[in-house]
Amino acid sequence: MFAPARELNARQREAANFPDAPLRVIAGPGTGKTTTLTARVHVLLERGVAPERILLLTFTRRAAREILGRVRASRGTDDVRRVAGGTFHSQAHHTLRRHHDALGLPEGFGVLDQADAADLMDLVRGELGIVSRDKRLPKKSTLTALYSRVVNTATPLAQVMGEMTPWCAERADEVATLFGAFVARKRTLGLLDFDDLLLYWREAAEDAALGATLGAAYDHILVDEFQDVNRVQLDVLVALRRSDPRVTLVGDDAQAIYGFRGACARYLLDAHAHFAGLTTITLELNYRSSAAILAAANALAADAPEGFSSHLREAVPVRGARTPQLIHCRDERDQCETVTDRVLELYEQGVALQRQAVLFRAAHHSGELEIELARRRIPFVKYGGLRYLEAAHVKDLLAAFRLTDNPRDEMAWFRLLQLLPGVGPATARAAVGALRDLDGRIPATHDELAPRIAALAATLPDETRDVAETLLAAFVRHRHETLSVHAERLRVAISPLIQGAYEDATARLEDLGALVAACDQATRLSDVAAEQSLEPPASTGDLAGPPMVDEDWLVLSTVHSAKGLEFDAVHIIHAADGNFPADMALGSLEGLEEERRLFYVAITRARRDLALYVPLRYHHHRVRDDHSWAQPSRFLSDGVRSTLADIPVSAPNPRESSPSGPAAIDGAGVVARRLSELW
DNA sequence: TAATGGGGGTTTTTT
DNA sequence: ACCCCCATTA
Repeated sequence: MFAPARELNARQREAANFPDAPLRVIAGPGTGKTTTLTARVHVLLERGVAPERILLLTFTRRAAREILGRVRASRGTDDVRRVAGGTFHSQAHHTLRRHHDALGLPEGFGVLDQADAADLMDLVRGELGIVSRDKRLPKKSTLTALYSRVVNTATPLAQVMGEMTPWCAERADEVATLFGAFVARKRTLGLLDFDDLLLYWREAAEDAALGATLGAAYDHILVDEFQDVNRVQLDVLVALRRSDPRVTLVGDDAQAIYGFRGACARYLLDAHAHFAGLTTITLELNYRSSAAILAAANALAADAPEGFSSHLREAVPVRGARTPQLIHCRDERDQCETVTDRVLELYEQGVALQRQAVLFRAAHHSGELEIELARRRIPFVKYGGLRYLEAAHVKDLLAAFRLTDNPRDEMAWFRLLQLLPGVGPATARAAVGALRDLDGRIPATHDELAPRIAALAATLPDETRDVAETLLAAFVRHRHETLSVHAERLRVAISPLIQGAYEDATARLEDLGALVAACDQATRLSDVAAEQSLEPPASTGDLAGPPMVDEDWLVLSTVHSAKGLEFDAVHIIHAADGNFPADMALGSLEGLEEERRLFYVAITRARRDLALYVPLRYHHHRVRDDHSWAQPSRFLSDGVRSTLADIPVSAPNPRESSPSGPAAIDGAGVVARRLSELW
């Protein structure tokens, strides 16, 4: 019998043992969602379902690993490893690799991550000569976001532009042309972006013959975080279950926070429309948070106009809990110092740093705090935000991996060629032009490619030719060579380029070693590249591996990245209107409600201690001494505030005023005077 | 043609 | 503060 850490309650047990029929579990935060899902997988295996005939779709690979790890811990056998699972995108990737022929995809197709897709969008825009006039076009990342939204929500472009980019909505025709060219180019180059993975998977799943095969591969499909699926993902799931009712959907409409990606909680709430005969089980007993924290969460939920499905009740009293605190700070600087002080205070009371998290709405909100933590030598890891920003070198090697399987990948060529000294966009373009044969296509096989590569090398500056030729030669896989050896050869070939192109080359070269090691189990280098894009290092500094395994570190995270996690103590910073809720989201009612759910997710991460920090004012960095007053977050309504203890601004502490940096500009005396003028 | 600097407009969250 | 575009310089 399955033995979780804690016995299942009646509802959880009912869900875990539910028969082979469509099941929906609405599970509020901390109600044992993962435990229940784990137990259900275990029960299915006990019933004799073969592990490889169970598909477990989770939002992150981490969640899949956690569930399978827990099943394995109780079963003690390794066959659990054969349970299929991962994110929708990674599952799509596997399916497309296996069935690329039927879908008309090249065998070694490449996968573009978001930044790659934006670069390709920019390239195509340049070629089309769509330039900025007085009504400027959105920047490349916004253009790809527009494209993604149109694709994932099946909404007309003009409407999406009206909502997202109203200043240039009248240029929708040009943007439509651009998107058409973008799609065509991806096809020519043998490249798929993240959206394409889902779109092709849907094509496959909805195909009469292929779809039947794909669906028949699984006895049971279980989906976690169902409130965050979008239309395309829903279609895939419906298609895979068109003749088989065995599906389990787990989710919580109160935690729907991916609307910007086309997700819609209605797909969870209206699931009976897509899965006939659906039974619903609701979990409300919360095993995570103290009653005081649940009171704050429920007060926030009560403010939601449409309400949340879940009302949380404390299942077991949490010992040593404190009333959640609303901490007013003078400014960002004060907020940094206060958070750090309180983190250390809790640490001294026995709450390890790893059991504490600082959460924020936007990745850049932690910038000042990161400096303060570094100054006080407090170790931390940060989750969320643009992780590849400082990992350009990783993408360089991945580009080389992609090229070995797909020489038509012009994006990869451009990227690598521009690493050569003296080679910029124009030279790179000419070099790629030299690769094309008479039909204007880049040959797809290495035999045909060899003479073209020689032509390419001839276009490059003399002093780079040696390095370039070594690199180009490394693309060809030697006979009897293992994948790892080939990957290592590519790493060696690319190393001088990395050294020439980046300041801190030594650390970067070490990262690449770890990447080569990841090729051990793979069957293709393009697979490794795709999987790295789909599951990038979760935190800054993750690439080099955990540098200090037995040490303790504080967790800094965006709320989005903290989803599914829990901490003894949670510090939510920048709980000021405009930051949380983000002013970008205030344009629409749905936007505001999503921010409210995000706030709810943040609060419900906490077990014992919760603190919300509100800076009273923000300095403008443009003009010295200029600042504006901040309003506390509108989510701190009277109802919510009645569940919180108000902590007023503390007296300025001269000990803490640092000798240099922004704080010195604004001495404690000035703050005190301005503050007293307030009242 | 690559690299650099100034001016102006946008600024979020992730697979 | 960042990114994008354009103009200038080497």
